[in-house]
Amino acid sequence: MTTSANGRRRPPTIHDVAREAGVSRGTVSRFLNGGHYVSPAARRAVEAAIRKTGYVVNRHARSLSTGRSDSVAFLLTEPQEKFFEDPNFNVLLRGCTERLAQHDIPLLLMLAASDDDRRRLTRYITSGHVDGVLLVSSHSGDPVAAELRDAGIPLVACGKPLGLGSKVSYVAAADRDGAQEMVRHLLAGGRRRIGMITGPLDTPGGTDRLAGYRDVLAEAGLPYDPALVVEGDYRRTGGEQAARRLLAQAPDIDAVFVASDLMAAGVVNALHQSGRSVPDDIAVGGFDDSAAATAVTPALTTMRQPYDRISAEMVRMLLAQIAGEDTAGVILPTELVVRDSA
Amino acid sequence: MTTSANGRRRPPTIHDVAREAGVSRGTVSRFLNGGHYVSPAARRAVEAAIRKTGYVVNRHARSLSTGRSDSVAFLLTEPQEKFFEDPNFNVLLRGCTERLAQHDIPLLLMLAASDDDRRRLTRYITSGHVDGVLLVSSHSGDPVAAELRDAGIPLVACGKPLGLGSKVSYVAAADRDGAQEMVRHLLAGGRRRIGMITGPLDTPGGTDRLAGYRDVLAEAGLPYDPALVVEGDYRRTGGEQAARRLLAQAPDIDAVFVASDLMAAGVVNALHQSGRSVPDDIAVGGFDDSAAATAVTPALTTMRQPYDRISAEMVRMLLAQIAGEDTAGVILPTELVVRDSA
DNA sequence: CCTGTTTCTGTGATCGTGCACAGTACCGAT
DNA sequence: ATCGGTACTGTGCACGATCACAGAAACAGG
Repeated sequence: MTTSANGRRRPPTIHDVAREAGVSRGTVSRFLNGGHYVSPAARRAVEAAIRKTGYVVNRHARSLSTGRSDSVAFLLTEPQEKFFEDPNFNVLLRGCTERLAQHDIPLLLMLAASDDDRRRLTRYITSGHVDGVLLVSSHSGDPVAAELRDAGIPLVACGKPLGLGSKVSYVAAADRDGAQEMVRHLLAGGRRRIGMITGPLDTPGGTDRLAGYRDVLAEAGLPYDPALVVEGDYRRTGGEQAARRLLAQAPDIDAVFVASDLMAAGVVNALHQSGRSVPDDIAVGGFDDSAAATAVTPALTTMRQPYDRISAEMVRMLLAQIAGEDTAGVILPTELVVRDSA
Repeated sequence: MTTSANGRRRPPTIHDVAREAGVSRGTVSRFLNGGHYVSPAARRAVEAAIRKTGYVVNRHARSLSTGRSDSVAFLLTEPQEKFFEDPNFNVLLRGCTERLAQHDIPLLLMLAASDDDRRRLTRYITSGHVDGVLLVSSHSGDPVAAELRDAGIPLVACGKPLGLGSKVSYVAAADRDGAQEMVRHLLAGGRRRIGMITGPLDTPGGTDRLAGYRDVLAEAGLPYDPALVVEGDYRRTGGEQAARRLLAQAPDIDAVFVASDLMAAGVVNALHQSGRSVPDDIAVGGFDDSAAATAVTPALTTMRQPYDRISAEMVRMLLAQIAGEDTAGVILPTELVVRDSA
């Protein structure tokens, strides 16, 4: 085996392995793809030849031949600041990357900021350069989702898409149940005048958590007061602003349920600035159990979203779809994490 | 143009375009790759045919033919918690993704947590499935970097690799200059007993910022007191712990220079808990100007690292290397951002 | 008219796989 | 002896592009 000093050597092909092992290309190919119909002797020979030559399958050639790409896109179609400053996004991205890596499938990161991007990436995806798409798009009527679905591209969304007949597989946390549990917790702490800062109301996370809040108020026989509810944007600064608006509208609240930890961190800030103490004057309940929850003082009581399980489930479902199976929506339970803020 | 109800239609190939345009495959191929030696008439015909057929080049076929992959890996080889909780990582990742997208090059996200991962990914990369690598690895003697370099894979690292003869291209911020500027700022504010919490001392960011700190002390005629220096780990909790250790060793400090905003946020917390006020009792200077800087109260005075420029430069250099040019190291200036903490 | 240069075009050959297919060898049942 | 089935193996073609090459056409200079 000669090593030329400069330049790269031509990597070994399946043909080299076959020659080395004294079998045909077909046998090596079968060995690589499941190993059916390969005699034990041939198997050993091929294994040895692969080790000796350092053969690695050429994925481009394979893709050309099979039509598959053995790669998956992670597509983010929404305003990216929102997600990129959200620690949960990282957990999700990382979880998906690692799960896919276990199947030896690389993840292509795609960010669609502009309509131009959306067109370009949709085109890229629908041209078969990717076997499937993991979609993160809080926005409800995302045209990209519909387009990909219509093109028959395997697709799993993170969070329930609001579009009714869309029939897109998704993995989501139990937003409504989680919101209920949090508000019940606030009630159990003796709070009665409970405000809420919601997420954007065109997202399922926005509406469902609000619905859970209303559920429990009704259940407890408390009136629903629109003045106690302010819409936020999932961002920290948005949380601060929303909190100030809420305090102006309803200075007498004794608790706030905030639809995300990042906003909740901003809320705690705003409350401190207004001279209230958390949780003595006002209890704060968050949502997500993101890194922001423990970064703030007092540490947030919050609903944990199982992002590691969500990413695992997304990958599992996507691979199932790629394999030709049908998948539906999955909703995973959230968990109350009690810390200091409520 | 018939649209079959179910299943996917075979996407158009270069052959379809050629037939539609009344030219040969070769002409279409030339048109696609630069357009030299294509007559105006042929050009127009091909353009029309591409529009009509909706042709998109099959990258697998192209890669098989050319040996290029037209894709790039973004490789993170270090303990990932550290980076994933760091907002700068996001900015960098996003910047690289967007820049590459402008060149129509997808980014493959690769996370190497275990040695197994490192082997697997190195193998993947060196087998030619990727044209180049953007490497994030604060650790100095990263074996992956050396291995990729030896294999002749185009490579650009974020942050200066410490290994001396390694000859790896990199893009880094001016850590030492930045540290100097920050410490001068603290001195200008009347502080004299200035502590420092460094990054890990096996990273260039760790040692260079410490060096800058010592530079300015010497310059100002102040003694260097090892009791004022504590090594941190770039993490928030690490910042808190380091701050407590520093206060125990040197309760009389009037300022701290902290090597990252994330740690600085933890430091501010710890100082508050110990009853000191920031910046009245103790001024805090950060580094990075990450999202953490404005999330904490008081907002951090910090050195801005130009991560958008860093990512742009990394991509530019990597593409240059892929095109066969040689590239060296680039150091970009930092900028003092004065807020409330110092 | 010949020769050379430039611009343009089409024709195989080739990249490294997977897959369909034909073919062999062996086994047990008839 | 024949047949059918199963386990295994090798050959040729297809996948969709690039690229080298040969050749055509147009033009200029002698």
